[in-house]
Amino acid sequence: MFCKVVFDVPLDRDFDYHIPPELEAQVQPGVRVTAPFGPRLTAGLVVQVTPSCALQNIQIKDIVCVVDPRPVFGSDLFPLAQFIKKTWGGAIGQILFSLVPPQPYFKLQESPVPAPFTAKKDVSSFSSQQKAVFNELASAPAYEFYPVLLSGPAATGKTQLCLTLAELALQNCGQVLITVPDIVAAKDFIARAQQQFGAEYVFCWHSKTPLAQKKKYFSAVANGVPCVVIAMRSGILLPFKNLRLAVVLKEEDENYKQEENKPYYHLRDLALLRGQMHAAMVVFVSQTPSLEMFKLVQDGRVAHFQLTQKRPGADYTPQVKITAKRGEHSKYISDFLADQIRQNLTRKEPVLLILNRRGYSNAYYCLNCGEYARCKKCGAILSRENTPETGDFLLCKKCGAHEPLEQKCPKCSNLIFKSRGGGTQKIVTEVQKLFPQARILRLDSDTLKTKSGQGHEAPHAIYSGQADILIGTRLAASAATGGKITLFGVLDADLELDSPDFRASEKFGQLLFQLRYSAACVPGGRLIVQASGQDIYPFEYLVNNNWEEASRQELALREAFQYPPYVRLIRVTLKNKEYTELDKQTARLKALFKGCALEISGPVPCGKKTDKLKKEYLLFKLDNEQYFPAVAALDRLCTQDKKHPLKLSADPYDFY
DNA sequence: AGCACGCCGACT
DNA sequence: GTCGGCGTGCTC
Repeated sequence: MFCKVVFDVPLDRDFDYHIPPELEAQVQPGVRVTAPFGPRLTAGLVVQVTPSCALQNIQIKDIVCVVDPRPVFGSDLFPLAQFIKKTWGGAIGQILFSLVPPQPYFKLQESPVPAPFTAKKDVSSFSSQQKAVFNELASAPAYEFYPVLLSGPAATGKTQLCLTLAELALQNCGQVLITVPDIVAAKDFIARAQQQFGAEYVFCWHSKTPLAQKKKYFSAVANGVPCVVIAMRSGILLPFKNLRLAVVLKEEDENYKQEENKPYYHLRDLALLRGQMHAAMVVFVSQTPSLEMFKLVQDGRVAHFQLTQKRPGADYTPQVKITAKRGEHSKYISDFLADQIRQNLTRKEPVLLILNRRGYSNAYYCLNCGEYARCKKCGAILSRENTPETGDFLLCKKCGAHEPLEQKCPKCSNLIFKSRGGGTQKIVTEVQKLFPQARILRLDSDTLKTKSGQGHEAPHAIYSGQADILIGTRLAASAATGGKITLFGVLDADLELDSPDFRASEKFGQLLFQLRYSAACVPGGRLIVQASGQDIYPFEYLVNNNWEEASRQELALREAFQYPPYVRLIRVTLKNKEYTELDKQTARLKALFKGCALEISGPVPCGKKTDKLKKEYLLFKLDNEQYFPAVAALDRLCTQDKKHPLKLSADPYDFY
């Protein structure tokens, strides 16, 4: 007997081996084996057993030993891997090894079966609306794929509803997966889950889970032990045997797209796929659902339930106000906002100020009137770049156009432009000047990074009254919800709308609505949004508190300008030492795929200018029919054309 | 990805 | 003379 084996290498193919007669009984698809691969012994995964082998001229080697007595993953292993491959690309071996333990010494263990779980099913604190939705979902037929969007503002009991659904699934000896977008959300949620279910049923799965724990949890999940897995996005790759319920908290969070390490995938698509394969219920939870999710609801592929009735004591109507960006005494704080901050300081109520800067720290703007230098082709804000060869120039990160640094302001013809360094530190200094007596705390990715070890001090400080004003980037918004903050200020609401990221205005809207919802949970809550271009974002929806309407308008724009979810995108990044060579490569690739895409834009230079290898990317815009063949063809180029390495990013979420 | 093989430069 | 740099090529 022979078998086909894949390895954890970026080679998109399998290799044939001979099975020694004494191992024949143990070898089957899905088990790991040890086999000689090149000059060494390596862990491989059997994908197929065949009675004969067609290979000639090659000496076929023997399998050395079989690692697993039975497959480590269920029967959905290969369909799941195939789906990942066809949707986001990647070598099949690497994809499969992201689903099974890569180390051969990581073996399945026996798992103790916990005592049957008895649900408390305590719905006494539920609102009437919550009860109605709960009853509807709880009475859905078991063993039927049922994808659901559960939306509604903060304090409407979405999470509690899901936890009670999880109790039911657990009581029926089912497995539950609850995903959270990041480590902060995980920490908050784990205690809550343990309290709800008892620690013995709760498995926490994330990158920092110790290996011994991982072995235990992985085995238990594969053995079908009833449990509630609290996980970050990778939890969707666990070998569930009897998944009854998957809950995706904060569905719209961009952390759910894996882009750094292979394999690339998006949790949303995989949750739907696994729900389908397990005939399970999948609940996406969000205050501000993504447009992708809205489209699924519109197309009738996901049922939609809304919660609007708020917990008593958290049902206020916040004041929402749009103001100018600068005031009489400050370049960054409007008079109205300054006045509101002053009020909060005297009342000893904390303030959160959000600086909505992202990527455009090097935008170029007119010193006279504040107008930004824009691309003549597509209107996006240009960013100031520098290379040793060309010196300073302006680059459009959206379409890749170059412009000279000498720009005349289109509005006032002033010649003096200045690049804007956007940093929270600058705002901190400014605010400190305005309010010398205030205790100010900075919270951005820099300060978060250093504090990530022992958790987040800043929100804690503000709850315990150690700080009056918290200043941060959008990260601070999620880190500081649920506190006693009564004043929320967004300092520069129009900047981000010109980002090369077509999702920027959606994300920005989500930020604004989430702040609004937080403001609605406290008496006297206010949200003040500073913007210079008040007509750019549909602020009226924010004022009228209608995320659905804002989404509908944004969806219409996506459709009109041909962006996801109406078309699909693939970004292909190429590398070379020389830009001249690089341009030749991109041109060749463009020509090769001409007619296979709706549009191919670029090349756009990217990466750090100090890097030895220069990088450029092309952006493919494709319809649904073009998408899968394009992924397959580009994927093939990735593994075959070693001379010209390229990186494929299908359905990208990060734009630089 | 690993790992070997191989072909040039600057050291004990 | 050899140690070691990393380009190239292969893995059943």
